[in-house]
Amino acid sequence: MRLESTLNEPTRPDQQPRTPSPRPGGRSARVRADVVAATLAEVAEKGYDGLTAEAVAARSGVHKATLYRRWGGIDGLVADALTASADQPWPLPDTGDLQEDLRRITQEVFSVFTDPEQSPTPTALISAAQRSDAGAAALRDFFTARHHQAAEVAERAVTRGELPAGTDGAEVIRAATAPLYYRLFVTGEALDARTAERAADAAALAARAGLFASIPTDPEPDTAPNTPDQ
Amino acid sequence: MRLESTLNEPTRPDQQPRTPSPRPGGRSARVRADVVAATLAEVAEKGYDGLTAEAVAARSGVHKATLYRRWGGIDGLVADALTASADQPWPLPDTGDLQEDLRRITQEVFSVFTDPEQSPTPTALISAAQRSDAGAAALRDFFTARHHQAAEVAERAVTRGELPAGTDGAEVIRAATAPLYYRLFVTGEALDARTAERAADAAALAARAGLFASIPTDPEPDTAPNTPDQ
DNA sequence: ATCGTAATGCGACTGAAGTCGCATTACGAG
DNA sequence: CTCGTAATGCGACTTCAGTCGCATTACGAT
Repeated sequence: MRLESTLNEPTRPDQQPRTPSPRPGGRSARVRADVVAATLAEVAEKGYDGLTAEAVAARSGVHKATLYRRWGGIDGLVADALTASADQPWPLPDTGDLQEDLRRITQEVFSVFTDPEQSPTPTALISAAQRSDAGAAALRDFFTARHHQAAEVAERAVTRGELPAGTDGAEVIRAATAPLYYRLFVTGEALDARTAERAADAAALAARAGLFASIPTDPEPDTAPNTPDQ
Repeated sequence: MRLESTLNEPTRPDQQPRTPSPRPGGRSARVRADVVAATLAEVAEKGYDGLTAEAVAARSGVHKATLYRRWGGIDGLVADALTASADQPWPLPDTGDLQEDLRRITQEVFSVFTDPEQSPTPTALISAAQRSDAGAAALRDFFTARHHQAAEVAERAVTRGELPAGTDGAEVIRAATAPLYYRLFVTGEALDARTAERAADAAALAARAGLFASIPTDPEPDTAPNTPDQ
């Protein structure tokens, strides 16, 4: 999961014309790229409470007042950085088996947020995003995009006949990854590879049982059929 | 899930002698109670970024400098408020059926965080806790305590023969509640009753399949062998 | 009742976040 | 090339979070 911005290099002019400014190809774009890059670098280094408008201004070479004018504050900087990351394409596994695909996805999440090299930026970014409405909205969009992309894994499983028709693919993804994010961003508990695997397996199991189908195949998936009692 | 402090009423002297101060029964205790109560009230009213040391000082009648001396800042206030909530006993369902117990638990979480009357305090408290090391530690302790308490639901199921021996009860609870917290505190998506129910059902299903047993009953609950490659 | 000590009250001080008005620069159109 | 305009640079100013030294109060022990 890449949260780095597309705009790291000032030489890419109009990748993200979200604010259709009258000067999309010139200095404004350069400024935006520099600022987003500086924001990501700062947030990775100092964490989200160490994130300062002055530091971003100093690092990017853009005046502090400009930051406040264009982004309205730290919140906007974070939101913009997140938005820039949202439409990043994302390599999806396609092993032909839902459980294995989900395992790879949760494994990927695990890797990113466990690797001290990669984790700081996305971790700080997600934490920072929760602090403002703008950030929260950007974060919601970000995850919506991710869920939508990753849902393909489940949709392929439906096509294969592995999952019941009408299965909500995004919901399968949420089920698989939620336990990881829950530990990372709510309880603060440690994360291990086995947890990642179990989460994927549990999601695959529930999906196969039809729990994520719009009209559940079997509303009460326990009781009679499979009661693996001991 | 009650996150309110035990120390709302200044007339309870030594309920929480965490800091074994030389004067546990006197003014210090009163001050702490007032401050914790004021913190909860403030955080509920103004959210976690509206939480100000000065406001807490004003509301509690305690000087600002005292707050910084005893609690070290907003972080400490939040952490203390959380700590005070951690050992609150918590009514557990006991319906004789794991799935139903889990449903009631997730339903309870859903209710608390959906009800505009109850949600502000715990929501803001959890968000605020993630902003500092002290808060994060207190939050971890809080959830550890909650998981441990709620694990009884799974342990009873083991006793009943409903779940395989060696099942990690806390893990079952985490699996059941994670999707809710994931939406509430990570993605910011809306939460509905059906999601709560599905999460409980999925957790029950996975638990019955032995996914949360220390030595999984059936490590690969689907397909025959596991050939990770295609 | 008295005294020593710790905790609190108090107000001034520091530093940084965020704002404002104005000067300057750079883009884009003609 | 020239000009109009929008964006940025600039520095001072306001505001508030957080700190410090000292005076005062209240607790607990003798």
